[in-house]
Amino acid sequence: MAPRHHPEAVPESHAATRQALLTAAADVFAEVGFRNATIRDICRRAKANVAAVNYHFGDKAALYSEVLAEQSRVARERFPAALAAPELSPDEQLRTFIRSFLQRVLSPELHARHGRIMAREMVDPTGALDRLVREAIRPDSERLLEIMRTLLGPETPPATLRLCGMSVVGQILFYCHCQPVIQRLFPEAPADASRLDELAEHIGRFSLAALHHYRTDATAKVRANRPARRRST
Amino acid sequence: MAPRHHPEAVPESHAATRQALLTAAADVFAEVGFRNATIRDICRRAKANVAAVNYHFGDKAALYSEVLAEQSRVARERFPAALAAPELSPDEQLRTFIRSFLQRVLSPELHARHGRIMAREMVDPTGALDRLVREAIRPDSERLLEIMRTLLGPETPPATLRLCGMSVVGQILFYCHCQPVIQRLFPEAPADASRLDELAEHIGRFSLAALHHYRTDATAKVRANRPARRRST
DNA sequence: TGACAAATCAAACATCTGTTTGAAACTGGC
DNA sequence: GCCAGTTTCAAACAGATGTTTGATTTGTCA
Repeated sequence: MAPRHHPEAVPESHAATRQALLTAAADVFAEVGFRNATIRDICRRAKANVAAVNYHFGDKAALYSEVLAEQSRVARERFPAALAAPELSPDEQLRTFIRSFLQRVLSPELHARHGRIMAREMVDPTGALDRLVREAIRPDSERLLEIMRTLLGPETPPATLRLCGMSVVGQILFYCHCQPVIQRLFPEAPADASRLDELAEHIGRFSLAALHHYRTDATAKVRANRPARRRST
Repeated sequence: MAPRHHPEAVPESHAATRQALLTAAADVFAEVGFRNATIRDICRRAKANVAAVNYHFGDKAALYSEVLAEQSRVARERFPAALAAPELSPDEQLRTFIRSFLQRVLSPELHARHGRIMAREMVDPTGALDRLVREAIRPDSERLLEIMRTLLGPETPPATLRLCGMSVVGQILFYCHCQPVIQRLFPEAPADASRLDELAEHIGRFSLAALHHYRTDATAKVRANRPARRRST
């Protein structure tokens, strides 16, 4: 059943077909999603037998889970989300975050696999979403909220930070989630994936303008309403 | 095969089960998507025989197509996208557009069916997307671009109008496409569908602040480049 | 009522799916 | 060269799915 290696006799055809399965599966899952991907298709592309997936990974879900984890890891390694960079201005930190995020989900260098798989996972979650949120999405979320706090001021209510963060992320993910519609609406426009810098520039400008407004608004309101204020929800 | 009625003898059980199938199918398609919906499940909920779908609609795809068209029609009837309303200020027109759009895709009154089905259709298009774009999405897109033009000025390049429009729509659809992640990230926050007004208010404020910035930016740039120039509202 | 077409139904069909199985091929160490 | 353990393979299995079929019921009109 499950392969058990001798401590010192590990044939490498094992690792080879295992890797072939992983990359073939990443392509297939990105193209058609977990439920509509067939093990037969994956194995055909990996030039492996139908039984290979079950032999190497146990079952289809486990294979998917590994693919998801690897894609996420690769995307984050290739485009790190600008971990706390105190030397940058808050504005520049947000711009960096936006650029990295866009690249992760749209970069043709990764065949946009990560973004496509994530989009499917959000619209139609499998059991793998919980782990993904825990290990990958939440850290990014915390990072973004932190940037928001430096931009909007430490007194900003968490609900406002969340709303603004979602406004930023929503703009980014739109290009990932709605590509079929965008292509049909504006067929004459160049593909979004080839204009990542342009998109990042726009989203950064748009968001920072809005946030600067929010800041003045919020501080004005706080000053007017209450002497001191801390946390709600 | 296809039912052919006598010109004047239309049994109404026909229309009844047809309607039952349509509403049951809308629920199922919204819950699990086209490909993962089973005819047996739909028929069970509609208290009809397995063969009913093929008898009344031809096949599963045709049923789906009709469901999609009806959901779209209902959502648009119930929450019209504020057709050109010259008595409103441009700002107010945008706010109205945002509110309608949010209600269409998230309103619990419609069980959020429309939004869920649309989200699936975008991430994993079936043959029905082309018609949907042609008949439903493109008109809304034109309407939004028009609002953008009045907000940013008639000289604004189309690419800028598009980018800003997508920034607005992206913010809205985020709550529709990423709900599973939002719930996991902020389980303590109330469900988005119960805060439609709050969301609309935020997105409107955020977007208008950004757009006002874009406008001054653009006019400043144009003023610098060109000799004569008028109006910017 | 009786006949006729529309509508429903249970059952079967053909196909595709993930998974299992038991044998064959391969590998490295003796 | 042989053997134990690992890996591959073709074939089969069990279940689900969309669709078809042929009989049966239902409703309507003459």
